[in-house]
Amino acid sequence: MTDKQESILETALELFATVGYNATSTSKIARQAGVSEGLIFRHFTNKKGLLQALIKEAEERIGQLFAPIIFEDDPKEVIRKTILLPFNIDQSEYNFWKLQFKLKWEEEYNNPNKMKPVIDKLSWAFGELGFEDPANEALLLNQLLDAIGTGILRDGYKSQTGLKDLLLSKYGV
Amino acid sequence: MTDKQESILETALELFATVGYNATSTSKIARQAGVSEGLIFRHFTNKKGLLQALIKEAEERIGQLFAPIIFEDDPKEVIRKTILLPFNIDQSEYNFWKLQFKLKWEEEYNNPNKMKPVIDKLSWAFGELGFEDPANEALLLNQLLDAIGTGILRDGYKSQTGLKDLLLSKYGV
DNA sequence: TATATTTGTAAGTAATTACTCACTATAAAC
DNA sequence: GTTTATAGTGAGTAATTACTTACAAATATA
Repeated sequence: MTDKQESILETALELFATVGYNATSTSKIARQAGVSEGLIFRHFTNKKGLLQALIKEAEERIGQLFAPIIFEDDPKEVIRKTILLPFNIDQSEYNFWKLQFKLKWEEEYNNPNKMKPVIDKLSWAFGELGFEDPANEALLLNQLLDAIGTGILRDGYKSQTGLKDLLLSKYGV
Repeated sequence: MTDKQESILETALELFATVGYNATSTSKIARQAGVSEGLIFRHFTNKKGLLQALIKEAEERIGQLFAPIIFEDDPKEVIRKTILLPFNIDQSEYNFWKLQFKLKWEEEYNNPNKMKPVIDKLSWAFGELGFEDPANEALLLNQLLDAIGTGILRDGYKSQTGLKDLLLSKYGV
């Protein structure tokens, strides 16, 4: 991966996340990345290919993030780590996550199964802890964290801080 | 409001909600609505004006929906009605809500204060019922319903049904 | 060092974009 | 029934779009 290739990816991520995929032209990406427009197509075939490259990077990053939850075997810790997930998003990763959340609204890229491993693990954890309806408890918590992530990305970290301790105590973890 | 004017609004809502604002051209709207492209600009000045007209309609609709909660004075009923909100979305209104939810990701149109009256009322209700941290409880529930609405619109009603009774029983309403 | 491959550019392209304008059809007001 | 305002059209427009192509610079390989 050359410097210019990385510059293209970085710029595309920023513009896709803030302005949106369709509102971002390849000419703008090239200008802001400091490369010729043709280079985008040399490396990524077309505009969609550029988005696909970003999505692939994202999938790896998300896998990394989920691993400590999937391989945890203390049920309370599973729940604790999952709750903390959105509160640990670093500001440097906001664009990354904004794009992920926005893409969920594009039918072509929305993949409801992306969270399945975490939901399954949560379901197991709630079962271990004697909850009555572990499957739906898992679904509920997953949705909740989706909502908190959304809130942080849209209205800032501070808009959601109060929920962290409230949630941890609600679930006793 | 003439027939053609309504046809334009209806078509624009559908395309903006499903394909997206930037991915929808005025020529496509005109063709699908069965009118000349010029008419869009006669009635709505420009493409943004068309979106603004849809947003204005939406604000009225949302006001109607919130009224029964704002004017309710039994705290338990306030919470109950709020929880039921996303589960009562009619399929005929999916496009309407999809556009609303999508627009929240456009900085220009995201208005975090839109939910304030409901959050304030929830906060009051949780206080009445003796919850320890009513403000954050209100915030939490609001976020949760946002996420459930999102889930219904994106992955279908069935993907979230299980959460309805779980939530009602969790809050004892 | 010579050759092959990859990286990069600049100037194109046809199609599409949001929007305008000169014009006609329809309806309301007097 | 004529005037006036509004609704509607269709053929424009300049700018922008995603993408191509012919060519040069740099780098790897022999």
